[in-house]
Amino acid sequence: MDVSVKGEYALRAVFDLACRNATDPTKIAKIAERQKIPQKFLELILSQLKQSGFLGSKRGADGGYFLARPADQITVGAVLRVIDGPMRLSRKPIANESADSPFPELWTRAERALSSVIDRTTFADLVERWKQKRAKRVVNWEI
Amino acid sequence: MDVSVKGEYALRAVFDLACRNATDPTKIAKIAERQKIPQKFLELILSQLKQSGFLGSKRGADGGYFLARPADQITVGAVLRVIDGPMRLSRKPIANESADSPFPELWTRAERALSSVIDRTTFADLVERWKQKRAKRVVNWEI
DNA sequence: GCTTTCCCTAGTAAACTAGTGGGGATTGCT
DNA sequence: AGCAATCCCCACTAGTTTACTAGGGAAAGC
Repeated sequence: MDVSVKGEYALRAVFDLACRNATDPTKIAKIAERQKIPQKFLELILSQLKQSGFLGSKRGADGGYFLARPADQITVGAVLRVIDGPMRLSRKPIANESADSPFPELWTRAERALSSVIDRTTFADLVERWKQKRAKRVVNWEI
Repeated sequence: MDVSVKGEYALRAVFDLACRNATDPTKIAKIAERQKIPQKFLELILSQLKQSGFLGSKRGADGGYFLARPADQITVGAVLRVIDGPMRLSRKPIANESADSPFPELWTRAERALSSVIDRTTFADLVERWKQKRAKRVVNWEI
């Protein structure tokens, strides 16, 4: 019940692109190197993120990947869902199974709680928080 | 990232025992039949729940399983954790991997949100809510 | 002593995870 | 036009996990 390695790679990759908000594309190899992700595996993931509309790409020399929309319009939850599948606590009910149990309601409450964090956090938020954290550390050094 | 079938079986089994708050033990076969769980698989699960201190058992004819402590002292989260393993969003960090990333903080926030639902819901709560729901339905019928 | 129950170990088919490999299609540069 | 760099696509696989099943052994009660 934790996020898969693949899911974490996807998040790190999008975060990497969100950090340098450059308009020119970043190469797979560069992302793989910086984030320490097996390159061939990353190819697969980035392709999937493109199919899902999060990323755009350009090929040929000087090609690469880039965010398809601004970082404040991509949430952690959305990325995680396309890579790891819908993350629900309940499992999909088997056909004609009378769900006369107290659990469905509990699951929706739990999912809402989870969603309130991961679907409200965008990559713009992550970048900003990360920068503030770094700034704070520098201040501490200066004292 | 959803709860396993095994986990759901475990919850249903404990709920079954919590419903009839009898002091005398309930047989595996009965629980399996009522909850539609493969009996041999359920045996495994109940044994695990006993090792973890949630259930007690008695053997021989007229044996069976029962709650080891009152239903308001068993939470959904606790049961789920011993069956499905710790449910965290973060994966255990690999050795000497500098975690200079914005994700750990996000994960702790998400886990706290999830925990606030599943670790605060006891089986006594579930039974009570379920009974109220049934009562409400009866009222609707009467109108 | 016999049956009824829980208890314990082991095995297993199917699915999933975390990759790897090999080649093709585009683009930009010279 | 030719060439190299890059993305694109399809298939394959070792290892692990999931959801069970099989077969017996041990204790409690009559």
